Amino acid sequence: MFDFDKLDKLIHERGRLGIMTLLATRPSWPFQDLKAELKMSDGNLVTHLRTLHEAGHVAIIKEVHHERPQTSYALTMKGRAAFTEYLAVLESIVKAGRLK
Amino acid sequence: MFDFDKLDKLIHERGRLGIMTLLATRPSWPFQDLKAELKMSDGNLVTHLRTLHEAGHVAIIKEVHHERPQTSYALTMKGRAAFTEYLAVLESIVKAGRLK
DNA sequence: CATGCAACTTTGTCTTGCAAAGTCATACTT
DNA sequence: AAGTATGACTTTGCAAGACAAAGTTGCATG
Repeated sequence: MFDFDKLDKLIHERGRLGIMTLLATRPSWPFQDLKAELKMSDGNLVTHLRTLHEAGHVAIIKEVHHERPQTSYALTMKGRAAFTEYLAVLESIVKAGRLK
Repeated sequence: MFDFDKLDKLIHERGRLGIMTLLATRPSWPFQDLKAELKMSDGNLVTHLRTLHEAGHVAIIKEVHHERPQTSYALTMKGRAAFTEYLAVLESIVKAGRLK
């Protein structure tokens, strides 16, 4: 009836789902902005980002702004595709929950 | 921007999200049907159901059918309310993912 | 009485989230 | 030059939780 297997565990975890959702709304996000938005410890955030990066879902962009290092993150094509597929499952869940 | 805190962890876990979604689609579900649909071990399934029951989200209905015990499960009012709220967050995530 | 099935409990393992503290590099300050 | 601050990251340790497998109980039928 539902393909719960398709609910990619990598994305489904709350913290990473937050990251992926934010990344989907803008071309890229600086580390500090993600941290502020998600209210995670930096260690935790870095770890989740590394996990997503290692899965090929997130690109890491290292720059220097105002004489300070600034690391930003962005969805890769693969990441966007995976997230889109994940959203499709969410959507079917929402629909199922709405009926009746 | 998003209220990821509102993503009730109790419901968000994949197995329990599966249970809640199925329960939302019918008045009640026999244990065996849930097990078949979700492909969980019975121990695992019972545990998740107990967790949801203890949270007041799921009612347990014990009957006897064809001379055999049959336990069914149903959403409580509280469970339905919690699930509805959870779905609202999902919906906002889906929307956010769709734009751009 | 043995077998079978539903439902449940127990046990043990293994993963994983998460925070706190530590590291490192660079850049300001005095 | 020494000290302090900041961004980004790593390490460590713990606690929670998922999950499976096996054991338990109750009932019903051959």
